[in-house]
Formats: sequence, structure tokens, C-alpha cells
Amino acid sequence: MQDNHNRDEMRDRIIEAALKRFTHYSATKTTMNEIADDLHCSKASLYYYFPDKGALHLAVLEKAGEAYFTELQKEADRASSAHQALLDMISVRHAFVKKFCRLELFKTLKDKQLDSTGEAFRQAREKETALIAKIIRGGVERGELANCDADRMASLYMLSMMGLRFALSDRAFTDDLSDAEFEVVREWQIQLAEIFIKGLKK
Amino acid sequence: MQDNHNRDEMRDRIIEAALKRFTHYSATKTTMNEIADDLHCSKASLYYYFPDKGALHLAVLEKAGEAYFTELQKEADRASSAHQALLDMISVRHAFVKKFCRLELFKTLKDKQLDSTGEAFRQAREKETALIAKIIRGGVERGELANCDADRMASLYMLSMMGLRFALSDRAFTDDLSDAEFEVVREWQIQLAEIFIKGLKK
DNA sequence: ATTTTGACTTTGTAACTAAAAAAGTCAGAA
DNA sequence: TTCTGACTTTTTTAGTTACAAAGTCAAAAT
Repeated sequence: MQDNHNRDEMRDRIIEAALKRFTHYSATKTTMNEIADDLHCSKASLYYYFPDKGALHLAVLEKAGEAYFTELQKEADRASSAHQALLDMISVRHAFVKKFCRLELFKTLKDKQLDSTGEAFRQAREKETALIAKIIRGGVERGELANCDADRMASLYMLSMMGLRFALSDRAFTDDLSDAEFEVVREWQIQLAEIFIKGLKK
Repeated sequence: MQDNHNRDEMRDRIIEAALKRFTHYSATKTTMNEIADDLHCSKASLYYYFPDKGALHLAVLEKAGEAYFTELQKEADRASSAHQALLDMISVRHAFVKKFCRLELFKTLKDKQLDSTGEAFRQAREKETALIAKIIRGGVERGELANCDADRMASLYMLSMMGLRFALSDRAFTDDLSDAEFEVVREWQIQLAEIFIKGLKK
């Protein structure tokens, strides 16, 4: 039987090394050999832990996503109102998107529409939408917001927020924005959030 | 001295022929020779009226844009409230975007960022934003909406609406959507408009 | 004088190629 | 069970050509 402890540890080391490369250069410019060299191991070893390059990229994505959701949840729990929770989440999301865009993981993962990648993105979006819906529901119960279809409103909110990014950059999903552009997006998102939440109130 | 009447007439005939080709096939797939052949004239003639291909494309765009704004204004004037005006505008915009996307004018015009093209788009968006701002101001004056920075709110509204398209299609600006996709976008836009307007009310 | 054109040059693009780089495999060593 | 060197296969890239479309211009037609 395999030693799952050591196995997971090595997997983590690989993911860490990959993440380091990705943040410095980018996922598209990073080769499996480079990651292997960083770890002083052979490329073949990487393939012992991950079936292919895509799986490794996906693992990096999942790890980053987990950290994101943890922080998102923490921020949501801390907030005193639905209004505040939604506003606070914007900053958390921005920090993540900003960091994540640098990895350029989109490019490598995007074209394989069918398999796990698209699914991972869909699930991530659903998870975040669910969190927003929960916040809205909480607001409704506490009498802060008017009664509404929380799931639908959460989807609408997510789509609107995401959309602002694209509308402002008029670039594709994969491209990353400059820091200045990110700030502009954030400002608009905050403004939209304010109006949106006001529209949800009683 | 040149005969401006005949000159403009010929320019119009060329624009018409180009538009016909663009709608049937698309701007990217249409050559100057094809347009010339349709008009039973030589390609060189086209260059007598338009300095280059881009200028012709831009002329087609401008003509379509004019018709769009005329209709948009008409719809805005007819509406009884700011609320209704904004909702009505969505349909007009959709009919236009739908038709316009088929032309695939974006592709040809997009890459020449600096020159007139980007400027034309910027101006068009500004014009539409100004119309929305006017509607919002009207709503504020009539007591329908709360006092606010109408220009800023109009920009935010425009960006949000445009963004929804991109967020839902996750494709680039240039790509056109299927009719079914367009309907989905429209539904979300209407929902966002409702919330947004509610957020603007007193 | 203005408009049009055929014949021309220049520019862009699609289609092929070869070479290099990276992905991915596997028998056998540790 | 984990790891690796040496291997094969696939993907990128850079270079090439060949063709199509853009764009020009001197001269003809109106």
C-alpha cells in the first residue's frame, strides 16, 4: 500500500514549485522540466504524481481557489451586515484575481473546454454565488433587505461584477490588467455594489 | 468645382453595397473587388471616394450608428418614466447589437486602436451614456429618482449592461452570439435594470 | 474639371515545411 | 513504492512560398 502522507507531501512540494514559477514567469512560459529542475528531481517524477500538465495546473488552481474561498468566507462572517459583507468581498476578490491573473493559468486551461477545467471554473463561480446568496438571505432574514429570489439575485450580482471587468478592459478573459486598471475596475465595482444593494433593500 | 450632390450619392451607393455584403457574408470576408463588382464599377473608383478600406468600414458603422441613435432617442422620448425609458432602450440596443454583430466590423476596425475607429466607438458610447444621463436627470427632476450624479450613474449603468454581455459569453468583444444567447443576455439585462433603477429611486 | 478605369505594385495572409522545444512514456534502478 | 535516464510523440515556432487582396497611378472617358 502507498504512503499517502509522503505522497501528498511531494504533491504539495510540486504544486508550490509550480506556483512559484507561475507567479514569477507565467504558466504558459513554464515547462515541466523547469519545475523538475527547481525541485532537483526528474520530469518523470512529476508525471508520477500528476497524469499530465493540465492536472498540475488544475491542482495549482484548486489550491489557490481554496485559500480564496477561505478568506472570502472569513470576511463574510466578520461583516456586520449584508451590505458590508458584499463590499468587503470585493477587496478580497480583487486581491485574488490580481494575483491569479499573473499566473496566466487561463490560457492553458481554457481551450480544453469539456474536461475538468471548465467544470472547475463553473464550480468555483457557483460556490461564490452560493456564498453571496447566503449573505443576501441573511440580509432578508434580518430585515435588512427586501424579500427576493436570493439565488437569482446572487447570480445577477456575480455576473454584473464580473462583467464590469470585461466592459472596462475590453480585452479577453485571459489577459491581465495593469494595477491602475485594476483599481479603476474596483472603484466601479464598489459603486455598482452600492446601487445594487440599495436596490435590494426594502 | 466638384459636384457634392453626385459625390455624396455615389458614396451612399457604395456604403449601401458594402452593408449588403457585410450583412450577407461579413466585413472580414468581403473584399473591395466584390463591392466594386456589385456596383459594376472598378475597385479604383471606391478608392476615389474612400481613402482606404477602413474608411469605408467606418462610414458603414457611422451610418448604422446614426439610425440606432435616432431610434434610441425616439424610444426614450416616448416613455412615460425614466424607469420605462431605460427598459425600453434595452430592446432597441439589442436589435442593433444583434444586427451589427453579424457584420463583424469589430474585427477589421479593432486593431487600429489609435485612429478614428476607437474614437468612433468612444464617441458612440459617450453619446449613449449622455442619453441615459439625460433620462436619469429627467427622473430626478420629476421626483421619480433620488438625487445623484447622473453622469456617473449613467456610465455605471452602461458599463454594467455591456459587461453582462461579456460575462455571459466569456468570449471576446468581436464574437457574435447566437440568438438564444442574446435572449439570455437580454433577460439578465432587464433584471439588472430593474434592480439598478430601484437602487436609484428615492 | 471630375470621375472612372485597367494595369500595376505592395502588402497581408494561408498553407506548407523543417527544426526545435516541450510533453509524455517506460523499462529498469534505487 | 518512488524515482530516473533515455526514449518517442506532440506542439510551437520560424522560415518559406504562393496567392489573394489592398492600394496606386497614368491615362481614358465623361
